[in-house]
Amino acid sequence: MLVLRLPERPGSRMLDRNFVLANADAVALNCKNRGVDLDIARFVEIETERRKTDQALQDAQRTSNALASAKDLSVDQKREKGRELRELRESLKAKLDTLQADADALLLRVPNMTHPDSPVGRDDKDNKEIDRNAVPIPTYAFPVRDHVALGELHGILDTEGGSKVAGPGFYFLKGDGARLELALQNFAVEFLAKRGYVPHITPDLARDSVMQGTGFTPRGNETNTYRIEGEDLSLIATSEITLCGLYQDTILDEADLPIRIAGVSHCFRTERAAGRATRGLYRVHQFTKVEMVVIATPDQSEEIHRELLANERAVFDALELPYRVLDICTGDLGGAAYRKYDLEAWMPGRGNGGEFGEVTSTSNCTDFQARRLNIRYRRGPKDKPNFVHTLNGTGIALGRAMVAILENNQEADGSVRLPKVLHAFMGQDRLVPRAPKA
RNA sequence: GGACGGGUGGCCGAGUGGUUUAAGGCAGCGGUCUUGAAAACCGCCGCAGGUGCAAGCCUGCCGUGAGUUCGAAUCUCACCCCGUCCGCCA
Repeated sequence: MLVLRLPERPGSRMLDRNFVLANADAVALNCKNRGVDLDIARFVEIETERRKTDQALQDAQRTSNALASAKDLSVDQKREKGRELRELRESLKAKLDTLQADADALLLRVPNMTHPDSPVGRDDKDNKEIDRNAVPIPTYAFPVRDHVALGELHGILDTEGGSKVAGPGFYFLKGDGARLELALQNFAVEFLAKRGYVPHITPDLARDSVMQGTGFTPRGNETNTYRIEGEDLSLIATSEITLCGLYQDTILDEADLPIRIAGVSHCFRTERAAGRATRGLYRVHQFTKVEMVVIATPDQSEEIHRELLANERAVFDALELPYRVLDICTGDLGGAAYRKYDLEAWMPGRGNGGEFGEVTSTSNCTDFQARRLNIRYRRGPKDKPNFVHTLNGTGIALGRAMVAILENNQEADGSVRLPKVLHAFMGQDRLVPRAPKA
């Protein structure tokens, strides 16, 4: 999930406070492995005091309730004792609020627990390559063009035009470029629909409350989302926001799980690194993405996570693109993921002589997001609701997929072979550069 | 943008200051009856936190947040959301 690379608002997601209290040592170790500097002992201290205060407040409430409903006392008698009790309740409530806020401030920064097999490491350099597909990394007997050069040659990508009307980080896709994006989108939606993922075209904007609930905050100094001025709306960074928002505060039947969704939306991100990385389609402010979102039971989530990875691989296998699979290390997991795999496709135009570049990401967030979103499920009519597990994975991020297709399949004259699965959608098997102007 | 109306448990829906510890209905669960099923009847039937081995008990929750009061679903203020009609519009 690309989004977890963004700085997260502390508080967007959380662990259960009782779990942290009962497993303070394990939680502290997990924080250390994930590179999160947190004083768990301090949390335990505050939380313990918070509980005590909560108890005292409940006692006072009980006494007040008994007084108010007492039949053998006059209103005057009630009034005197009642005022006293109200003052006690108010002071306890104030104390409780403070403790609660302090405890939450710490709790909200505690990351999810980690799969025991995830590699322990500090940053993306410690991510572990666990596999590659059978497509060989191509070699070329001619000078390699990057996708920007190819796009220009074909007249299908116009970054200057995008810059003119919306600023750097925006672009036009034209002619076969526009058709290629639509073909890829169609292919991915069909592909996932056949595998049981119900296509959803979602709003591209969401209320601030949904942004908050799903952990993508529209406010604050580290915000990475665009807000609509004068409206309670922001542009979404991924359809995960609207899709999770759709299920927020619901109790599902176990029989309906897992829910498999293929979400299609535009994605908007304000992030933008400087330099070479900003070139072309690789990192942009707006792109289109087909996202897989699954809501599952705890029993199902590990298997579903493998399924999501398998789907991502199947998409890129079908596109005949070389890629490697990374098992993301503890320090690079972000806050919500229990385990995460990335696919990096080979991009011949990247760096010097080509580099792998991230094209998909799939996370098992276990119950971490569900707790915040308040998405639960019930086994039987008499059972208590439990938090679901949420998972997500990139079906296809159109911009980056096009980078990989253009760069890997280029030929000496700048022609680009199209993967077989796109022939029917495109009505052609290759892109040929337009004739150079005289 | 204008004018009205409305937010109560999974759903529908009573309820305008103290036997409401939220009536009643539907759905659901258990039972009686029945060859079986339906119907009928009886019982159970919200969420969260705390406490207890457990049965249970306690606290909070009637869109959200403040306020008035000994006591608020009910009164006051602000905000949010939903619906209908009109205007505008692909």
